[in-house]
Order: sequence, then C-alpha cells, then structure tokens
Amino acid sequence: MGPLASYLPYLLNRAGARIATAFGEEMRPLGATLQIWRVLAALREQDGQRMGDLSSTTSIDVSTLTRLVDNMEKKGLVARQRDPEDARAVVLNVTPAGRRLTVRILPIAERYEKVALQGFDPAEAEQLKAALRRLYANMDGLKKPPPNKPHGRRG
Amino acid sequence: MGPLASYLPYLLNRAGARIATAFGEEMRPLGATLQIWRVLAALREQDGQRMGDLSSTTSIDVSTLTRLVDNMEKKGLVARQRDPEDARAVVLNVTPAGRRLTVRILPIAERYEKVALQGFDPAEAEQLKAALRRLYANMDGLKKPPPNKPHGRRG
DNA sequence: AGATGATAATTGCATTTGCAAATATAGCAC
DNA sequence: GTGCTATATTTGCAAATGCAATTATCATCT
Repeated sequence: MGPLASYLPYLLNRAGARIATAFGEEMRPLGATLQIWRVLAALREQDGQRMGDLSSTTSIDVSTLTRLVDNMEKKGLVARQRDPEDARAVVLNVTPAGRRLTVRILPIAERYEKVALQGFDPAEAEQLKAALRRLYANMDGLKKPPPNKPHGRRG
Repeated sequence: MGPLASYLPYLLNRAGARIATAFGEEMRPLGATLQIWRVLAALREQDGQRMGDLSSTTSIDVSTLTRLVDNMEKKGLVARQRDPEDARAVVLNVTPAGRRLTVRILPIAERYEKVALQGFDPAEAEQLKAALRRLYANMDGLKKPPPNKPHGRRG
C-alpha cells in the first residue's frame, strides 16, 4: 500500500471524523448529539420509520439505536409506536418538540455543508457526492453472503 | 436542507461507516481491530511518532489512543519509549510482531481500496481523493479559535 | 534559579457502542 | 392449527469512547 494520504478509506475516515467532531460540538449547547441529529434528519426525510430502516439510513447499529431512541423518547423528541401492520416492528414518530429541535439544527447543518464544500463549484460538489454514493454501493459486494446451510443439501 | 441523499456529511458518514464495519469484521480473525490497524498503518508510514501526532493522523482522541496503545503494548505490537528530546512526550515504535501483523493486514487493505473504487477510472479515483483532502482542509476553518484571553489585553 | 503559563500524556468517570443472546411476532409448510 | 424458520426489536455485558481533571515536563520571563 502506498502512502496513507492516498489511501481512500483513510481519507474518508479522516474527513468524516473531522466533520463529525465539529458538528457534535455544536450540538452540545442545544442539548443534542450528532446521533440524535442523524435520527431526526432521517425522520424528517420520512417520518414513521421502523427501527430497522432507521438503522440502515443512519448507519447506527440497531441495538445502539434502541437505546438512543430510549433517550430521545425521554427527552420527548420522538414517540415509539407498535407498527399496526406488523406487531414485531416499532415505528418512530417525531413529536412537536422533535420538530422544533430539528428546525434549530437545520441551519447549522446547512452551514456545514457550505463550509465543507468551500471552493467546490457545483459540478465538483455533485461529482463528489456521486462518487460517495457509488463507493457506498460498491461496498455492497462485501456484505456477508447468507451462511450456506448444509441442511437440505441440494446446492 | 434538501433530501438526505444529497447531504454531504450524510454521504460521507454512510460510506465511511460501511467500509469501517466491513473492515473491522475482517480484522477480528486476525486478533486485531480497525483502530489497531489505523495505528499500525500510521506507524508504517512513519515509525516513532508521538502520541499526539498519532492522534492527529489517525483521528483517534488522544485519551482513547493512550488506552488503545496500552492494549497494543500488551499484545506486543508496539513499544512505548520516552522521547529523548522531550521528556513529556512518548514515542511509539512498532515491534517485529507489529510488523508481521501489518504485513498480514496490508493485502486486505489493498483489497478494500480496490473494491471501494470498483468502476472508477484512475482519474475519477484521484479526483475523489483530492476532493476528500480538500474537504478535510476546509474544515480547518471551523476549529475553535483559541479562547481570547482578556489577560494581557494588548491584542 | 524561581515563577508562570504552555504542552504531552495519562487517568477518572460516565456514556456510548456493538456483538450475542433473548424475546416476540410473522409466515410458510404440512 | 402446529411446528419450524425467519424477521424485528430489545437486553446483557464487556469494551471503547471522550470530556475534564491531573501529572509531568518544557519554555520563557525576570
């Protein structure tokens, strides 16, 4: 492997960590955290998501998410509800307080997007985003294939 | 803010998380972790770094790093040494075992780079990396300015 | 040399994290 | 409808994390 500075996962982590840390600091005075924001942002995109969906869209492990949502519920930001279509599932809804907090965070989020992309022209910015989506999709290939059960061995 | 899928920090985190999780899983059978790899990779780039430098290059908080290095020392992967130039500082050196582990991980790391960049032509890949470096640099602007001490008020 | 303020690393401590196991429900086969 | 397997969420638990405080050394000023 060549120098670190040209290793993609390194560059990715480094950039992500820097944004995350800075953003997290800005959340504190609002009584929020980066993870709380992620959930709120996901629910703003689409309210009433299940835990599992939310876990995928936020990249937060579902067991971590359970406890994060516990907190958010205590803070009155979201409300859990059993999914009427499937009693195993839980559906999350944002409360008015949650919406108010979201509205307060939005301008910060927009500022971050701007700062991060300082000096990028619109085409470059779009290119970067497209590349990140592609990269994400590429990693699908590494997802564990379902464990090959030697049960009804007619493979 | 528009849809999540066009929010840069979101895309960044999502891509990074996916690589990190998958890579972490591959580390387990080797008795390593993603963070251990980060330290080893940083030291491979430049052995004998101080804790603080290592913290910057790996994006691992220095207090976390202290304990991570404790573990790595127990595993015999690295050795701490007081910096002869500055007795406050500690310098890390990779041991032979650390080098051996590094060598075992390298091909995995290279595979990840390849998979992540599947379908990117070299120019596109370089563009992406350049963009990530730029983004990282852009975030410098948000680092807290040193608290303006009203002490020797001759500013 | 002594005092003062900065820098490097570690430690205390409460929180967060994530794997594995447990629980609950669904859906299909028979 | 009973049994079996798959899916959705939660819980147990040990480990990782990060902020704040602490300790040790350095650098500068006088």
